[in-house]
Amino acid sequence: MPRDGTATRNRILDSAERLVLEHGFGATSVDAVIAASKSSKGAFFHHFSSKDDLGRALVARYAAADIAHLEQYMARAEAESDDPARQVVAFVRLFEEDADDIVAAQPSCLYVSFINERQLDPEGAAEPIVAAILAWRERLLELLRAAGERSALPPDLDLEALADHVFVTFEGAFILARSLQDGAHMRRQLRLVRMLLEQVLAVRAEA
Amino acid sequence: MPRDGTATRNRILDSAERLVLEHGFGATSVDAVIAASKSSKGAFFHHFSSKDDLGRALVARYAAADIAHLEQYMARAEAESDDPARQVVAFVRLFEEDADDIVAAQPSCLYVSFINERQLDPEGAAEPIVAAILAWRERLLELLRAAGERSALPPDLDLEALADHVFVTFEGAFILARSLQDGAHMRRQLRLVRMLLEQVLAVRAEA
DNA sequence: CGGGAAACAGACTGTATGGTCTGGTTGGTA
DNA sequence: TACCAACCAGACCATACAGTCTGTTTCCCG
Repeated sequence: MPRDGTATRNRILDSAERLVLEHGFGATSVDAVIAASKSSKGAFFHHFSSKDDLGRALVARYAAADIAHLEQYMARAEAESDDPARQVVAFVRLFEEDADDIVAAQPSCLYVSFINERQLDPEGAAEPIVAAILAWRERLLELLRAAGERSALPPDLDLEALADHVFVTFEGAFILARSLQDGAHMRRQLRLVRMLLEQVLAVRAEA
Repeated sequence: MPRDGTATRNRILDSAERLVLEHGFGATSVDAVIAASKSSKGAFFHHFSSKDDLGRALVARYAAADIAHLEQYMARAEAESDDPARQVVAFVRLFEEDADDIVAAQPSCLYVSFINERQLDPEGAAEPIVAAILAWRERLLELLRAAGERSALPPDLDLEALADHVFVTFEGAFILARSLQDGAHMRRQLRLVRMLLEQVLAVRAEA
């Protein structure tokens, strides 16, 4: 039953994302994607010109969703307080609260699958990933800089590295949780980073 | 020219490690390994019963070297001071000092290639990885516990998570550095973690 | 209501890849 | 020296895979 436009395409993308998160991109065959999405060879290559094309679409969609999450959580964090330091802490805390759901829905992060297997065109596919990483850095860096203007922070503190450290913790925690087969590590690592942020930004926990 | 025993095997392992670190395990063909190691099909399958067998050997060797590094740096850190808090900080600082060399020698961490592509027997191959992660945790945890006995630490501080956070930072920083194609991020992330540790463990920087 | 294009289904193909097989070379040993 | 086993070389094989081709159904538009 044709005539739906993007419905089949999205089914393929959904199935492919699940499989790639589970087994990696290289270990995911298009036949497996076709079977999982209950489509066909014809449908697949109608919507995607090649497997690499699917990979690019996958990364683009994932990165877009990632940035959407960033903005969404950032908005919620900014609504909690006027103090940028508290906003940063709240931002991490919100992810901490949802950590179990996040890690249950995704056993890994799509980025690593494509960063570590660059058989796809080196520049093209990594571009949305770089954009997403920079978006996270910039959004957090604004808040950290603002926090530094309000109250004194350690003078040799690398604010850019601190901003990146949230992403670093996410990726590292995904690997830790997957290696030890215990999703609780995501929550614990985020909680730790939140507490370290509270200390370095001198944010007192409220009742 | 036969008659060397493990020389060929090690050449294969070295070449395979480089290729897998660069392209991932699934994207590395045994033909490519054979070509890179200047050996032959016969030699390869004489030393390894299958590609997965190579993978297991690769992980085992890598994890063993990883634990060796852990012990080596730990010994150097423990030689610097009697204060366990300072030892933890020194441990991270030593890696920080060598960060550029580490990331130059290895564009990534072997663990992620095998954690994210588990087409190899789920338990068998991951075992040395788990062992290495737990070794890092335990060694750091001893020091952190000892530090907690000497001076008061924040009561709700998750010491196990803090111990794991060093591994988490390593893995996350590898991904960040590779994504942004800038190896300096490893050093910066380690430096940041060292500073955060200094704060939470109340270790004053010395002249 | 007729044609054209988008949306599919599935048989088919060329090749890269993991793995096998036969044979040959070297070195230790009886 | 004869022999055996470890070590290796490379042709060969089976298949799994990405990608193609032909045909069919559905919808939209004139």
